[in-house]
Amino acid sequence: MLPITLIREKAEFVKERLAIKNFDASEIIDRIIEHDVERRALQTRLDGVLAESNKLSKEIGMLYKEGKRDEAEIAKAKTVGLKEQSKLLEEKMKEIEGMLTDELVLLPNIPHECVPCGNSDKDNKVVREDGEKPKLSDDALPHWELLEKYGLMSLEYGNKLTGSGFPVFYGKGAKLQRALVAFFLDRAVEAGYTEYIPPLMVNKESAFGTGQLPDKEGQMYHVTDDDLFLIPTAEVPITNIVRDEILKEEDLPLKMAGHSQCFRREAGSYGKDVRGLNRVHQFEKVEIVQIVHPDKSYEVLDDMMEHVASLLSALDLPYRILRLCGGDITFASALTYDFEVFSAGQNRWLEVSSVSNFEVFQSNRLKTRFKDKQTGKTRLVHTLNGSAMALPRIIAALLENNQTPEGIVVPDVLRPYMGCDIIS
RNA sequence: GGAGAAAUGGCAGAGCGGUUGAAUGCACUGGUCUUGAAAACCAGCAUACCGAAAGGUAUCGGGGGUUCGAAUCCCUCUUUCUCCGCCA
Repeated sequence: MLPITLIREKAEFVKERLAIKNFDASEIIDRIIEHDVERRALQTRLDGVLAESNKLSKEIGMLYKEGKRDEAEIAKAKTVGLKEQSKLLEEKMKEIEGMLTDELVLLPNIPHECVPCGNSDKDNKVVREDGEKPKLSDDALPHWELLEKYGLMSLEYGNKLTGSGFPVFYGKGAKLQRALVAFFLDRAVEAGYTEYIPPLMVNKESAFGTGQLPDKEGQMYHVTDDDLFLIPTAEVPITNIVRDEILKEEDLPLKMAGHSQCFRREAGSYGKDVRGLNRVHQFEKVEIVQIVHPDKSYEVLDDMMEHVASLLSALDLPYRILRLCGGDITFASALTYDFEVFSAGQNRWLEVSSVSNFEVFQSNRLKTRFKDKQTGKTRLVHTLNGSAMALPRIIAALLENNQTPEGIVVPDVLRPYMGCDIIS
């Protein structure tokens, strides 16, 4: 949610920037400004009425103390009209405030100035490509066949237990999953992140805070009896830890990491693109989150990118980094870099991480501020997060790229966690 | 699940119908003193909104109500603690 002050002061600028996201905001912004003006006028009137009635009440108190009952009764009579007025104004106020938030919530975050124009993933800009693509023999297999061949995972079990898109890992497959999670978490902790184990369900307020509600309700599993949502990413509970908090400037940056199961409904496409582990309803991910001083957030974004890049290098996976264009960047993000690994068995790039700076878009919803030491005022923090990393596609790429006639070669860094060099 | 108690500023903790946005202590910030520090003393120290400012309004777990007036009374929800039951 963009701060109302920004829209009030720089309406045209906001409209122009949102056009990069192919979002025509002119009508909404005009309405917001109208309602904002109306709201402020209303508040001035309301405050005046309340001030008068407060004054009267005090006078009545004094009169009673002095024993002037008759005068007190007269004053009491005067408050009746004021009360009616304030009730009316308060109702109007609530109504207009409701409309304002409903409108504000419709606006996406304004993209950073380096975000390229574009409509689809074709317009994303490759900013780095690193690592060597393996040369596989002609009989190389895609990961879904490798998973079956080596007895690592079953979609059929998941299908029986739950439904499609719920993979069941077992044996070395389960171990590989555990190894990757441990490896990613250890790296995050080494990089200064504090490890969290968050709840896997969140309430409405949390889902709203990070921007899943109201617009992306359909992508989350909803536990209706308790009105809770299964998290689509650990970003949601972890970032919400600082909801409604005023942090000390010296406490920034807050670096938090967490592993969780992630649940995504993602109704939609079928076929080759979603085969095997390419897209599933439940998967594991390690997420890194930072809550930072607004002047530092782009530095931190780079820092987080390098962290993710170092993980991929350590796993020896060829990857590329894309700066997402206006049409592909998410609603809440100001700047997003996607990481894709090359999956040789499918001969395609798979998205494994997404690192974003949300600037004040989330913190304005979350009401997460810090006290500026210089000015003594409260300011909104910037929030950032990134996957470090999502497991299924990493596993897909690892299996495909490291396949040999003898089995799947385990990357060096995972061997201590796996307790073996090869999956055969 | 049953019974009881509680929820106040960064923390501790008063207030239990009238000038209380809230005593007091601690913490914190600035100053005086000091060679420096400590101690002592003085001052400041919640958030949001409206307003050019002066100032005003709202907020004492959330929501609703009684009243001219609510931190204080009533209803309701939530959370925490104690006791009992059940259970990984």
